[in-house]
Amino acid sequence: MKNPTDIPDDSLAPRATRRSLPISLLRAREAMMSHFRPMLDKHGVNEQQWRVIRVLAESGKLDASEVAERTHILAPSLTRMIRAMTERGLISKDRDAGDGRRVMLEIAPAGMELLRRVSPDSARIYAELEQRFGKDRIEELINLLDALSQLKA
Amino acid sequence: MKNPTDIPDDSLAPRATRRSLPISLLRAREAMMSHFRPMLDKHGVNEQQWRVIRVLAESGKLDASEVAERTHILAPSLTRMIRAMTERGLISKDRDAGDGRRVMLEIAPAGMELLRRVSPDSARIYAELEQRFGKDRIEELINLLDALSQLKA
DNA sequence: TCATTTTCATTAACACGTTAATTATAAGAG
DNA sequence: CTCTTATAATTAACGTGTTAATGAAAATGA
Repeated sequence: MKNPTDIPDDSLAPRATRRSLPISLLRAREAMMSHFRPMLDKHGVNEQQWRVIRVLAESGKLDASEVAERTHILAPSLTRMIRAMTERGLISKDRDAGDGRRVMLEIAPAGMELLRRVSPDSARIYAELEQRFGKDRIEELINLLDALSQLKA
Repeated sequence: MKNPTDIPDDSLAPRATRRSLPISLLRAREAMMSHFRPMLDKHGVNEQQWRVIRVLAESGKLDASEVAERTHILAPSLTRMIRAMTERGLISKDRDAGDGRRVMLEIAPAGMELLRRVSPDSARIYAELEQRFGKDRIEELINLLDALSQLKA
């Protein structure tokens, strides 16, 4: 019979990194993006810019705070991205008439064109992942993730 | 009865951002870290440094590539972190005797001390999350995430 | 052995993440 | 109507993420 003292004292050892939720989330996100990133790169956008394009395509004109919230991009990052994306003609920016603090963003012609080019590739990759992983398991996973997100501090 | 033409043409609209797996993963990770980040900040480390400390505490001396892989930190980031962390005495660095290319990393006294200080707080936060979300659901979630990670490109 | 290729780490360059400070405008209190 | 407070966006500063290029050492192979 095994002597209990043979068990190493791991009172100072944090949870094994292999079974840690934050790390599993990080790893899963990396794995997901490894599918999409090369395609986005081919089209000359990064992940964050693609999120901005999608949100504006989905909801029309929005103020910067709303875009930041929906894309999960922090305001300082978004400010930098707005500069780059307006210069490329992907989005347009103008101040809100009613509230001078607000910056309104809208998808611009080059952004629409990008959307048309990227969407089919994106949909194809997502569909393949759905097919390989199972649509039901993805649904289940998203449900768990969204429930977890409710627990934010 | 609803006319089918009332349904807007969304052939160009990517999956709603609310039901996109990459975004759900991002949001869930943000939510998780919102619990840990203030605590880590209080102890003067960031999330990435804490991962390095944990991996070295868990596995002893490792070469930089191994640490990069286990912490999911890219080599260039790790190089920068090694400089900062050795200066703070959190880790030690020396070249491998057998292979002159390899850099061996090991937890140092200040790193052990940090581990002792942070671990209880970390464990407490994790336990609270387990209690609120359910240990079984966390297990289920980690299983799904790890299965998803297998599908990397 | 020597040239080639491969591997590990670093550097470089640029973008985003993060927090704090700042500016400009709006909203609210008196 | 002013003073104060709150909000939106920007700027600043620094660290990490990411890719490409470079340097150094080891492995390969003619």
